[in-house]
Amino acid sequence: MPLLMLKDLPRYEGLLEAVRRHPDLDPSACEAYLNLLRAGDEAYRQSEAFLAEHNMSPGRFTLMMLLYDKMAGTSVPATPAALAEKAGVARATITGLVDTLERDGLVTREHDPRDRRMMLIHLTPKGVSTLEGILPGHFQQMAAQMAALSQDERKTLVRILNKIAGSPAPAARIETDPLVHASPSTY
Amino acid sequence: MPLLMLKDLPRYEGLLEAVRRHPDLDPSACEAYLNLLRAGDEAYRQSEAFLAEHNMSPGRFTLMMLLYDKMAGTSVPATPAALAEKAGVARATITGLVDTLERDGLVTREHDPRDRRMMLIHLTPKGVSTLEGILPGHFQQMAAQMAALSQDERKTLVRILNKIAGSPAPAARIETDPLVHASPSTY
DNA sequence: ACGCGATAATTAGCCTCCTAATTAGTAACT
DNA sequence: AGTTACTAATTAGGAGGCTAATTATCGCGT
Repeated sequence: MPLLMLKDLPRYEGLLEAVRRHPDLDPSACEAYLNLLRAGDEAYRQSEAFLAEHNMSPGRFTLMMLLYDKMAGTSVPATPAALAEKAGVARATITGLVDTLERDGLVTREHDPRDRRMMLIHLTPKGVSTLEGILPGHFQQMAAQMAALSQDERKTLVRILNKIAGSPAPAARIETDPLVHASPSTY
Repeated sequence: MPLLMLKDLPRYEGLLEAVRRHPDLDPSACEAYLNLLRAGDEAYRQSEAFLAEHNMSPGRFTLMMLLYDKMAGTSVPATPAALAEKAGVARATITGLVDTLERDGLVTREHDPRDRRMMLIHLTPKGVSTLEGILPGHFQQMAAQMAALSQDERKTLVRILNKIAGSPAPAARIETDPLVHASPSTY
């Protein structure tokens, strides 16, 4: 989340002042918004720094996690289109990431025999073991970042964030059995 | 904040399951972390989309805001080094942004007469008016994103986020007069 | 005055993202 | 069988990040 990681966020009092020239400015909204962006960016950068120690980038890691069966510890092949959809990026981006992951021997490409337009991306054994070497540290790193928050604060945070970012269908969640539909996410 | 904007975040119940294979995983920390990243990314992308309508990127916008005197509505020249420091990016990044902003006639470069190693970047009148054309919509867009939150929730959110992201010197804040040290931030 | 180390900006080269254009393969309809 | 329409992936070209290497200028000590 580049180039807005201001060292100093404006103080609430300063925002109140600025309203004089900028009547559209909502000080409390602005404060919440800027703090959200900064906290998100900082968390992101910390993970990025950790992954970089293992020659990984967030994109590479996310892509590999999407190919990883968390329960079985095996590879779950997927097409570039499916990966792009799950990761929320353009297909061309997946092509580029797979290029470098393939070069490093972490994934392989294979034509889908049923429809030769499609490719199937697989984690190699080296890819699986690389990932499993990274995961414990990654989890510890996440836990450390949230360590300052109590269980209550974590719950409150999630609740408030979900009011902002459209949890796509909040009503539908209640009806579905959470254990049946294991989410296809990375961590 | 690229390539981790998962469509579906793992459900808390799913995380509890995963702990069996991954004992380092702290489910509540993971949930809070992923929601933070997603909310930050979504807010960022919405702003980015708004700015793009005005032929702006977050980087260009941030840079111009750093050159803009919010009270007087005029240009406040600054060196690339100072801009890099305030924006939290590398100097080379500033060079690139200034290149394109200069090409578009929004800023100018000028040698500092006192030290010819330094450049001073100025907003042009066109830059000022462009910025002022964008600001009202930008503020409205921020307010709209936070509209679902009550005043209380905004305060709580800011408080919790500040426990995570290192507010650099929380103790020092209390002593300083907030109105004297107007923050040098963009909004 | 002259050179030497420090500092400011730029350049070069890489990665990750994007959109738009291209290539390859499928399917469906004459 | 051949055209046509669609879909999947890749390529091409651009922007914004980064680090490391270059270039220009300054300031200081001799």
